[in-house]
Amino acid sequence: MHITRFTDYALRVLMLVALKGEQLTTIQDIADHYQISKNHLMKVVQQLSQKGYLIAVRGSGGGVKLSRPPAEINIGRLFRDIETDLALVDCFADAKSCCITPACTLKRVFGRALRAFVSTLDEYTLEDLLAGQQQRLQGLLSLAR
Amino acid sequence: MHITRFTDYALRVLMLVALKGEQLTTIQDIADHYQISKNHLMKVVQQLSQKGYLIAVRGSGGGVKLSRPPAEINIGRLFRDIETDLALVDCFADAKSCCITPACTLKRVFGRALRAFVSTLDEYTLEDLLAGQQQRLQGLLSLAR
DNA sequence: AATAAAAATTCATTAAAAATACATCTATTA
DNA sequence: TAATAGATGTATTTTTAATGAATTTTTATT
Repeated sequence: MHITRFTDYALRVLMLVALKGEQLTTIQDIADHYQISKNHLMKVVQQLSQKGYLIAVRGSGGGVKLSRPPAEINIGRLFRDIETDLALVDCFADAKSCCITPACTLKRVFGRALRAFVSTLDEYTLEDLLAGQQQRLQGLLSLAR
Repeated sequence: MHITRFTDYALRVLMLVALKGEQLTTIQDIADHYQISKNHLMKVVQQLSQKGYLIAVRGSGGGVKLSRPPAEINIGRLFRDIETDLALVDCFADAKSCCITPACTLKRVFGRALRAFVSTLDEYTLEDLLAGQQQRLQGLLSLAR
């Protein structure tokens, strides 16, 4: 069981951008810091700004920043917004895929498990992810403030 | 986020075999009933018998059956046994994959979420998956008892 | 106005992993 | 000893995610 790298990147983008505060950060910058694919990252950032997590400023001197304080960004909500395919089991998406679906309780059971998973994430905000680690994180990312 | 078809098949195998009780079922039979790949299924069954969920009898007249009553087969335990790769995020498996790992709390947060997921599955046994649906399931699988 | 910077968008390609297929081996029973 | 059925190992196919590349749009600066 895995989450996509897409969601993983989304979380890391938000963490980095949060550390930079009001200062704009370019996608190139983020890619450099984490040493990950800029191309993939662009799509992640685009989603994040479309979903309202980031404010993107085009053009020279542009970049992205958080749309609101880290404490107001809930991780469970983010997960639901970004990790699009939550069809844990085939029968979630396509009842026809299995002949016993009409009498099968698997869907219900895994549905509950998934809700428990996301509910746990609901307990955290972006601020919690950074709590107490700002200095160390800034060091690791070599961010000069 | 997905579970593998491997685990999905494992669950479905156990359900079918449970419905057949003491009667042996061949892999071919299971594949036919669910209309799924026999080859893949063989590996699933092999794992299930290796892990002690099934008793496999080779040779003419052989097949598989449950090693113990459905009530004694826990779904969470099964999931942990069968769904091998539970490294939700890259940094679970490989700390080097991300430069902020030393100060990053993502691993802890997703670790908690995963435990919540599996804990939910822990609340169910194979018997629970069948509860009240035996007749319907047998009908859907056209199993003559 | 022209240029450069930066995000947005689209299309193509690659890589990784899961799933499936195939072939052979081993055990069991009739 | 022939047939059946699971065990095992290897190869191939399929699927999906990830990445790469090119183009377009927007904005600030010169």
